[in-house]
Amino acid sequence: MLDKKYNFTEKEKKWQDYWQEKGIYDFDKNSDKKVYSIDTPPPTVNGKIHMGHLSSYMHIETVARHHRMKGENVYFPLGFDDNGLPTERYVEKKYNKKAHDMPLEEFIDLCLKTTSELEKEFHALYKSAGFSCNLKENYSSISKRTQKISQKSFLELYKKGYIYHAEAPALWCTECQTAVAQSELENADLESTFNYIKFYVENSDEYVIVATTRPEMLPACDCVFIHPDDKKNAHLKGKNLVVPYFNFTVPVICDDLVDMEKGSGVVMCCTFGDNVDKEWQRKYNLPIKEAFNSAGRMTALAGEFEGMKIKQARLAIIEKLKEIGLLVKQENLTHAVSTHERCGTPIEIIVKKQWFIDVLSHKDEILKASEGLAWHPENMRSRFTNWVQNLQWNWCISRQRYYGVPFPVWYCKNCGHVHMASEDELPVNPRSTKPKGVCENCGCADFEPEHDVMDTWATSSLTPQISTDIVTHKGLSDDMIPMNLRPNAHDNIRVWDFYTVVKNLYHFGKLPWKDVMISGYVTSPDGTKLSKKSGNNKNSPQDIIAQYSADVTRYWANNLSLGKDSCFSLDSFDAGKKLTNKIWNASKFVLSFLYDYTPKSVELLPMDKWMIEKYKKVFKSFQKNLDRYEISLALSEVEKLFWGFCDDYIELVKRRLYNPDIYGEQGTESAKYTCYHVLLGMLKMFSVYLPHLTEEIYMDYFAEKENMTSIHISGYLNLGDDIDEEFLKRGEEVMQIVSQIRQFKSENKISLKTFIKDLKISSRFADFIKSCEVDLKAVGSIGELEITDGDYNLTFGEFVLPESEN
RNA sequence: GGGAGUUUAGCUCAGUUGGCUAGAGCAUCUGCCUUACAAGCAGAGGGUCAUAGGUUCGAGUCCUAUAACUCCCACCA
Repeated sequence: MLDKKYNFTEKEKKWQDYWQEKGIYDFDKNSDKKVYSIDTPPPTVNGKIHMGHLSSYMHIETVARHHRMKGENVYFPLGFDDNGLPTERYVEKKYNKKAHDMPLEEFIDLCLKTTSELEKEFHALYKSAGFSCNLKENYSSISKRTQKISQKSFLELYKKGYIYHAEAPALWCTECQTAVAQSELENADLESTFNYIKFYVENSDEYVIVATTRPEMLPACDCVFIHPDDKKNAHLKGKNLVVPYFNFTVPVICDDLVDMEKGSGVVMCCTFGDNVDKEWQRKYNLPIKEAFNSAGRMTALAGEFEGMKIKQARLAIIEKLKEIGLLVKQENLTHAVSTHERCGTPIEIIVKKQWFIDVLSHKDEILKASEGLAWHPENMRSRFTNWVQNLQWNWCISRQRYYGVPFPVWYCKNCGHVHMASEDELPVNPRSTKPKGVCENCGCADFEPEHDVMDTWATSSLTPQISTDIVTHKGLSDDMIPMNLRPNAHDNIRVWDFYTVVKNLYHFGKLPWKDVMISGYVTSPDGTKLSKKSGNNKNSPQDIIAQYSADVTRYWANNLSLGKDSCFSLDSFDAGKKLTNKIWNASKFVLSFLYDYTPKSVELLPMDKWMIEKYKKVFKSFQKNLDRYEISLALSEVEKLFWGFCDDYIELVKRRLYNPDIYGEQGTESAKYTCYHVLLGMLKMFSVYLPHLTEEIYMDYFAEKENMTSIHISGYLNLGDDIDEEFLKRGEEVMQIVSQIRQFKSENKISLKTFIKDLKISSRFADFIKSCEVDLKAVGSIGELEITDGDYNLTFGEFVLPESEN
């Protein structure tokens, strides 16, 4: 017997423990059932989870549960991304200490301790949300096992020629003091000043005006560019100009990348002010001059400004130029600047030895291969192709940081030769382990370790391998590739999705997955993005779940459209509360007639068959929609079916259920058969959205009938594939009559149970309606029914008010 | 500048190969204590589907243009 009220706090906890204990969601390694595998996003362990993360996991949940209900062997691993810069920055901030202020080992311990505490919190939240991923064996991106896979990937790609070590311009964050990748950039509109500065022609009184926002780059000036079509300045070509204040000369060169409309139409090239400078340096083989160092402080090249920070030097140099009369004018402007997404510092370009994965020369094959991915929604494909087409930098994977997977690399102290670890040494930390053997090049046994660590994404891009290794134990392998699904939010398309495609193509020549499902962001009611740092996170997942239940939270999440951002609103929580309450009450009511019932086939009454046909129709389209990741559409279908079941069908047949003596055995049995199957079938469909509530009802009654230990592995209920549309139409006509009876009573402001002496019905489906006479009379409280063939029309007779009102 | 999305009821949004009278929840209004549920039920009002053209027997849905908003990318001299 179901309780009078459903206590979600108690029940949800009960079932979460039960599922864990019984291993209901465990992946069966030895099964030969069809596998459905999910490359679950490992959350970055650097703070709190917010409703956006939670909603996106709830989408994955629905998909996983759907495939489980289809009888598939669902592989749904869980991991934590707990290495790299995000973790470092979180730890630095939390303890208000910089990594380089303490011994490396101590810092790493602090990171490990912090992430393990956070992971416990994450774990508890996932459990309280009723997640069906593997909560027992998680992977971590800093574990030894993961490091081994990551290092092996590095060695293999190096052997295959995809990875190279070079002293080349790379994107650099002066705050974090590390190289970064293009995918870690974020645009910011910053206020700046255009400074119009005089460059005198060598040994002449003639000058040209150069506009720059970065006068501190003057000491790194290589040349001045004019456009080939620039008639006004054409005569300068080939002449030398004197760099103001710093007094060295640079040539004037023509290049059509110059924009004559911008600034003064004359531009200085400094190594490296921006991407174009980088291009010009390469094209004209210009000398590389470092005006500032990796810490963002001016070098000796800057003379008296040496040691100043970039911004400080900019102001100082402007003052100096003003003083000596070389600054003609200044203009304020706002321009887009690339900044580091983790700290917001403007990105610089600096030359240092770095490890790179070549992506630029493989753009075409990446694009070609990515055509094989199915994106949900499909329009997200363009973000991926857009990103690949616009790539400008190879993937720099070395970070001058502390907490990450080390490179399995040493350098020979004698000849500088790169010495790679052998596979059997992995995982290895070159900082604490000496290599086996001697230098292949010179025989020297003295090595210097690589101090850099790898980019987090160099490892995270292997989640298909890392996560499946839990069952395959094959490490870097394509055994379970392509996985069925990669789910993530749209911000990760250019990062995690892109890098995973690259790595799997390079290693195996295969795509990592078949489908990609993209969730949107959940924004604050004011439209700003929820994030770990912005602090606009009033509604924590823990609070919401405690207040509304995990099931209702899932209802909310699964009502969001895929790929689309939406404002956080409590509206649909109320709708979810109503729905769960209604499911509880309806089940309680229906089951109260079924406790001694054993399902057996029976000849169905027309309206019972109508209900079954409706179920069949919705079931079919529900399957189709969930197979296509149309999660919210599938939900709204079953929801609509359910409300109709309650308000129309149950109302129609409840008298048959109550009064077998009046309506006969067939009438009652037919209603019981229909109630049993339709309720069971709907609960199974709802189970992918509302796992706790449906489990409670199922386990109370149906589990025994079906001999199952959980609704979630019990399979959907298919009542047949052929749908009798004609029959449905006739049933709808009967419902229209019911609806009109209700309207009549409502308009006359009388109770629905008010007795109506007689009703004349004219319809083209007269015979069918006659066959439903019993139900119509019962639901409408009608005395005599006169049903004739003809155009649709109802004529109401007199009604009798209850005695108390007379 | 390139790309994508959004624009439907007072509010939040569904509406997937074009097809009966454009739907839901919330809100509003009118009723109903109906042998599950008043946290309920029945009913009503409310929409030139952003704008302007076009294709079609038929357009919220397809095409073209315009506008507003959002996102991604580029723009950093």
